[in-house]
Amino acid sequence: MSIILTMSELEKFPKTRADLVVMLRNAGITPTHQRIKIGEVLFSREQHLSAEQVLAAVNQEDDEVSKATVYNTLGVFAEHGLLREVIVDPSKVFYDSNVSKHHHLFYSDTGELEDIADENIEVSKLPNLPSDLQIEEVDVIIRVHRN
Amino acid sequence: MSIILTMSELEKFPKTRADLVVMLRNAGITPTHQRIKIGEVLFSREQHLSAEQVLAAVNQEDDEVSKATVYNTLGVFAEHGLLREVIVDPSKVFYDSNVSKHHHLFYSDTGELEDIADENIEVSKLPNLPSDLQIEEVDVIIRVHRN
DNA sequence: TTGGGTGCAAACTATTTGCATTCGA
DNA sequence: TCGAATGCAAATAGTTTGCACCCAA
Repeated sequence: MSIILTMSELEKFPKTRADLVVMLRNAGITPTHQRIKIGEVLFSREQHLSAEQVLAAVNQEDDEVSKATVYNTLGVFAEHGLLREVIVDPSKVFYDSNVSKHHHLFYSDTGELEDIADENIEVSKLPNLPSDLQIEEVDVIIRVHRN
Repeated sequence: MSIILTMSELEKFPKTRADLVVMLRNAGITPTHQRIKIGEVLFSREQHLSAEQVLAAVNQEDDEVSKATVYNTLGVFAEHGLLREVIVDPSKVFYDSNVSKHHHLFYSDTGELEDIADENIEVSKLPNLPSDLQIEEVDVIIRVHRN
């Protein structure tokens, strides 16, 4: 019973720049130079990055994208369902390029974040909620530290 | 099956200033004027407050406690087990005066936070984790919005 | 007197805002 | 051309840090 996700999870990531442009257009996002650059970093594989990490990766060669644009673009991607915001670290938001249903393992000593496949967690009982409430998401976060 | 906590949960809260002083001493915290003031706000009942809300409540009459001291004191109380930090809102940390095991309902439209009694949520399956990992906490957060 | 503990002004850092610029129709 | 969308410098807000002060031994 591994907590590692299967390879099939990865198959939705764009393989070429053209794929990425299509992905953005399909999500209703105008594919600008900056957004493509940010998308290339994020959608290369299943990962959790903070805005700061995205900024560093995007400007590795030369300064191409400002800090504000990174923040705004991450927000736009998340609103359109391409990224999932993960709120586990009190000091920053993580953006998860895996948007399928799953949960999280958070190492509170190192700040690392890892996915837990949905089938490895089962929430078998939920409270009855007033009918005017819509459930957006049920997040399970296992907070751990190494001995 | 109500999501409201029972009255017995409330019985641990200090009723007088002297009770509060004892509570702080028992936790190994020197009871200073500022800490007592902050404790009176927090431990009056089961609630979730942000640092900003505590600051406002504490300084309602006149300025008695600085912002930094509120932050630091909340950190000290949490470290000593008198408060629980709740990480659900990307913009701020909530401090929960209910430290018994329970989960949370978060209204993402209004930013309100509500407790869910432990018996109303059941996590029946967890992944096998490497034996060098210690579980600190398993948080379940139900994110909802009103229709 | 002295040293750890305490409180807070100032510094820091993550994030948001307002507006000049750009782009597509 | 023109309105909407975009990108970013500057502002903001939440939090942390470093140091002066205080108090018990």
